[in-house]
Amino acid sequence: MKADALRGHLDALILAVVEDEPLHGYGISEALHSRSEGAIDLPTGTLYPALRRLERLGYLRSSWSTVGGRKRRTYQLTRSGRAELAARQHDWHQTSSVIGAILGTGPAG
Amino acid sequence: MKADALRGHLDALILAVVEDEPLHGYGISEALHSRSEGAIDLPTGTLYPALRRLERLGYLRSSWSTVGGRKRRTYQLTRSGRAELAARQHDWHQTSSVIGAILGTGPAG
DNA sequence: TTTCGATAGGTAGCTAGACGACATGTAGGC
DNA sequence: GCCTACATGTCGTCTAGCTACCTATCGAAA
Repeated sequence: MKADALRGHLDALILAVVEDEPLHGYGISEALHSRSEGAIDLPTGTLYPALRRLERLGYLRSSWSTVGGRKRRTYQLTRSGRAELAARQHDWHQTSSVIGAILGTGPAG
Repeated sequence: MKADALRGHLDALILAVVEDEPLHGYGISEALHSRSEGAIDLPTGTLYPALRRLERLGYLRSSWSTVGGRKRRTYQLTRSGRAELAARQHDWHQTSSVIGAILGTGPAG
């Protein structure tokens, strides 16, 4: 599945996976991949600009470290990022219920 | 709610409302407004280009008429539009279940 | 030793689609 | 005459995701 299908909700997904624990870009990509059972496979040209944008907006804070000789930039959710995530989750529930009502919610919601 | 939140799924919504009965642009706008309980309010700069695109792609067919002295362009779903709608509905169910699984489906989801 | 896959981070240029602002016109009520 | 609802449309702008490309480390395989 392309992130294009998630348009406008990708930020929420990223914020959601770093909510549980701070993660670096590659780790976020893997977390989304596994949590979606393989459905989400973000190209780096989508992920990294998104992370930088979210940091610029103040929702994430990053720090560099070196693990196993490789440099990592680890992102953690800020206070305002946590609030943003809650708002985005609310947006998502509204959006999905509206679209679901028109398209037919299908099996079990 | 902005159509931006529906990105990539707006076409499906339009095809869905004209599936039941042929409608003109303004009527489609009203149908989406009422079916979403007021949540969707499409600007004309979003709706009309979308309709022309869907017609160009062969999913809709239009015809002009005059009702009460006003000109209407009425759109109806084509055979291929019907197939496209089914495909888009399927996409939506997949997308919403993936996002729901990560964000939390909310109450009883 | 070189090559390859996994890990790790990044940019540049392109494109689709939604947006706000604007343009045009009819009909009916005040 | 003016306003609101009805009705259709364009134009230039902006967001955000995409493809393609680049750099670099590490361990295993050839």
